[in-house]
Amino acid sequence: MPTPSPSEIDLRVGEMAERAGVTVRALHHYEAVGLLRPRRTAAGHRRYGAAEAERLQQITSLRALGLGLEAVGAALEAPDFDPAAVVARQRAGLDAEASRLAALAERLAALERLLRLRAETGAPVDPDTFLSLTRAMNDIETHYTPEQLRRLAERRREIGDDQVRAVEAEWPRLFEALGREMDAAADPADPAVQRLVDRWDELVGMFTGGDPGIRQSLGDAVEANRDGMSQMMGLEPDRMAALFAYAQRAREARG
Amino acid sequence: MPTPSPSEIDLRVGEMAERAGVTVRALHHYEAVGLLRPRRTAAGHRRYGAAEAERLQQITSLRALGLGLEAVGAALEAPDFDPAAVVARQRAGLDAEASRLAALAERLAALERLLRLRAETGAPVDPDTFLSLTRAMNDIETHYTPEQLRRLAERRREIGDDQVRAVEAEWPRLFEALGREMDAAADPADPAVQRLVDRWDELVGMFTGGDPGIRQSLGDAVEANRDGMSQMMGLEPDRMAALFAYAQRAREARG
DNA sequence: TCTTGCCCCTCACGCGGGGGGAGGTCCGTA
DNA sequence: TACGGACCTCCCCCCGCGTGAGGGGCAAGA
Repeated sequence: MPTPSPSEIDLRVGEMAERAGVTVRALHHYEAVGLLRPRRTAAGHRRYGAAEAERLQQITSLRALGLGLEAVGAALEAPDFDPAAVVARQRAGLDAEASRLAALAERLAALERLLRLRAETGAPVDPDTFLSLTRAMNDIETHYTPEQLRRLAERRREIGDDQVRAVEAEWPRLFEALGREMDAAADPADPAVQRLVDRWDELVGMFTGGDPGIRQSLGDAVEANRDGMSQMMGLEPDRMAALFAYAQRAREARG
Repeated sequence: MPTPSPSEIDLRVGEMAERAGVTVRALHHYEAVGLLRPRRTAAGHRRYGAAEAERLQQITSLRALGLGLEAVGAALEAPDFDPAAVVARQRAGLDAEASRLAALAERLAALERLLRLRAETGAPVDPDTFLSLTRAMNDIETHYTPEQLRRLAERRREIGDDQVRAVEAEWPRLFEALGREMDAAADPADPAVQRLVDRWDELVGMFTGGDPGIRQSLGDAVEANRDGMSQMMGLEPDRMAALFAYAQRAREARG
């Protein structure tokens, strides 16, 4: 199916560039790497004919699929490449890139939620706090396997952003309430304490989705990174440790 | 919150690299760009102390948010940057990148559907055909605005991949059936012809989602790119033109 | 004929974040 | 003292051009 060349085509590099929607520099580059070789006038100026215009279209089309210039050259040169394989390769690369971006997006979203929560509760987010939070987030992330992170992300999507934020906003309130009981030396078996700790476990359950591996990793992360965790929770490390111990006693008193 | 430096830390570059999960080369690079300056032994070997280990953690954490090394340096150096602004900038860059990837994914998915359809109907997908299809796809894409492409993609997601494939698989059968009527010189007002053309318009309606702008752009694309369109439809250009004209007569006979 | 203005040419560095290697040095241990 | 492994400093390479610098070609107007 030879394309019907529009009568006589004989373009200068600027014209060719504009028509094809690329820059003059790109055409220079394509020639330099041997992708597209126009004729030359006596003075050395490039002239693009119908064949070159056609080839340039192919180049930009393949580039639009994400192929590199070398792959484009291979496809246009080799008369026996496998289209399905080319597409499959691109799809694989795209998927990898997409999951990289998704991981990045998850981190950013988590950080945005943290910042927003701080902003709503009036706690200022100064640069130092920001750096601590960022570090804590990343430290904690290392305790999950990529698969677990994928499941956590999916779970957050299921739950919905508003709900996630509501749960995260509940933690500080829960800690404060439990802290008051602890400070008042309330019996861990006291119903009020039990209710708070039940809610605690419920919130953890919402986060982990009941996955025992994720719960384990969460425990490891808390254990290995008390400072970072307390940063994220907005508590002093000692306070957090005391609260955790108090909650544990309440759980044991549950019978 | 000065991190409790684990007793005495004094690491060689290899150890530091392994601990932080980066390469030795990266540490060299960070030093070269002034991000992280370890002490040196008399012989010029790098020694990383607690402060440097801490700083490296910050660096990798910020890198994990997608910040460039320069931005990392700025954040660690300036005591007065705005965390919210940093996050917002990253989010903006991420969104741009994501939509770039999404466009690429759409093109690849469309191409995959085309290839699969050809494979299912036994039509071989040789390299030349592949190149033609790719070109046709991209040519046609230029007739839509980015906004229209976004809406088309969304519509395809709503409809579902299976349904989209079913619709696309119906086109060749529809053309064949209508072609038989045309070859038999059936009256365009004939009920059988009318049914086929109604179905035609229905399929177009499923694609455009009833958006008049998209329908217009589709018409332009067909008009301006008959060769590419016929390639995608799997018809000879002349045959396609004849079918379009026949269908148009049937529509006019509709009353 | 000269100037003006616009296009064109080649050459070469820059970017981002390191990878990889050459060629040489240092250190700890047997 | 000899060896192996870790370390050092250059320096080029990747990708797809962007962005000059410094100069030539060419048609129209003065």
